[in-house]
Amino acid sequence: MSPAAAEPLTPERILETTEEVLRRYGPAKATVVDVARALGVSHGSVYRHFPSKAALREAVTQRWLGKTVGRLEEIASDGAGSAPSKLEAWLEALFDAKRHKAGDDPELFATYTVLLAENSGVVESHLAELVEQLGRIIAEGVEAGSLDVPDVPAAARAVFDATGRFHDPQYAAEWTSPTITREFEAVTSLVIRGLRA
Amino acid sequence: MSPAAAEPLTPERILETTEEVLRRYGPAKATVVDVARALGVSHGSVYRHFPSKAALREAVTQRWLGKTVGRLEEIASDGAGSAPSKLEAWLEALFDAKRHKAGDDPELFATYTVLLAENSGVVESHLAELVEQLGRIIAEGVEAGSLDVPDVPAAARAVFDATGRFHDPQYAAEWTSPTITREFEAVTSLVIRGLRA
DNA sequence: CGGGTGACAGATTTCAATATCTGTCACCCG
DNA sequence: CGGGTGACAGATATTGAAATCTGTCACCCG
Repeated sequence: MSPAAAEPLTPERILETTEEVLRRYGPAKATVVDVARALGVSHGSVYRHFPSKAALREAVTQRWLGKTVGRLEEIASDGAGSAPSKLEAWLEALFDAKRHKAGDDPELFATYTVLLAENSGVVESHLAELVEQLGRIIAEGVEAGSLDVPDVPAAARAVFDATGRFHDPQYAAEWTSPTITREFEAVTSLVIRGLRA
Repeated sequence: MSPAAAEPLTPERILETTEEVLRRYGPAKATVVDVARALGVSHGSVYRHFPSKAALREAVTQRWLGKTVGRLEEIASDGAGSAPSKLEAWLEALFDAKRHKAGDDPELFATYTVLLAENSGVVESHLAELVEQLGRIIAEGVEAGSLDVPDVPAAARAVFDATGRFHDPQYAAEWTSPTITREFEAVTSLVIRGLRA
């Protein structure tokens, strides 16, 4: 009895529509009823596929975080290049990805920043995955003799922490500063220098 | 016509009482009327000494930030000790000061975190002062040959940025983690190693 | 019988009225 | 006449009643 009731109702379609609704109404006003309305079903149906609004939002968050990881994974597992240059490329790719997400559609970025704050568990495992990638690059550098660190996982974590200003969404407002690139390079080169053999 | 109308009304007394009121009611509910009531005067009198509520809160903020600087300045201008060890001591003193402020009275700390967000101008010049202190230590190290950096102010800024997780109040919640000290040491030693000759 | 429905209870949000606060100013007092 | 007062006009915050939302469930349909 509504515009789009043709396709079968899958978790996938619900997630897509939820993103759409979040984009349109923002995190504060997007409701499960809105999502159901956009799908042309009753809100009870949405609860067949997701146990709660929180779970639905968590799934959307996970999806969004997943998009960045692919590109970074490529760099981390790329056979060519020295560890220091891979490290630099990886950190720059992370910063670029975040900066573009924030700059291209600030409202949507603000929406996801709210979702991130709501879903600290999802964020935590996402961060762990990124630190693990960093660890693999550093381990490779230690193997090859270009880097020298006593404790690879700790160093990976330290590199990630030290560059927080350039990937933590809480700092997004500063990413439009004209000097931010210079600052990024200063921190990055300082940190990489600190890892060198 | 009120409890404490003996002393003359000075900016100093107003500031003290404002701190008191902020401590009691929090940043959202502390009003100029509350401050005046606590002082036993009309709120019009408070406006004789401060042009606006914002200016009053700004002055309180500045006062609070000033308290940390003294101890750090001591370390920065201490004649004895090598630059790297002074750097480490300075960073640790900064972290300790923040961590204690946050841990000893979390509510008051939250109050000041709100004030900090309101008064970005005050914060900016406070941060500039801290970075300047770092710069003096680093310059000393370069002079003495223990450190080697191409651009001292940029390096000072980079050190400050890289250690943000351990002084930016936005991360205060993480300062109670049992692993935070280890993480602090990892970042600090990484950064100092990056500055070494 | 897997998947959808819509009525329902309790929790949460919205909205408009009411109250309080900010900032000004003419006036007052020692 | 420097410093304090309190009444006042917006601006902002509080409050409580009404509307909406979340999550459940008995029922229904192919």
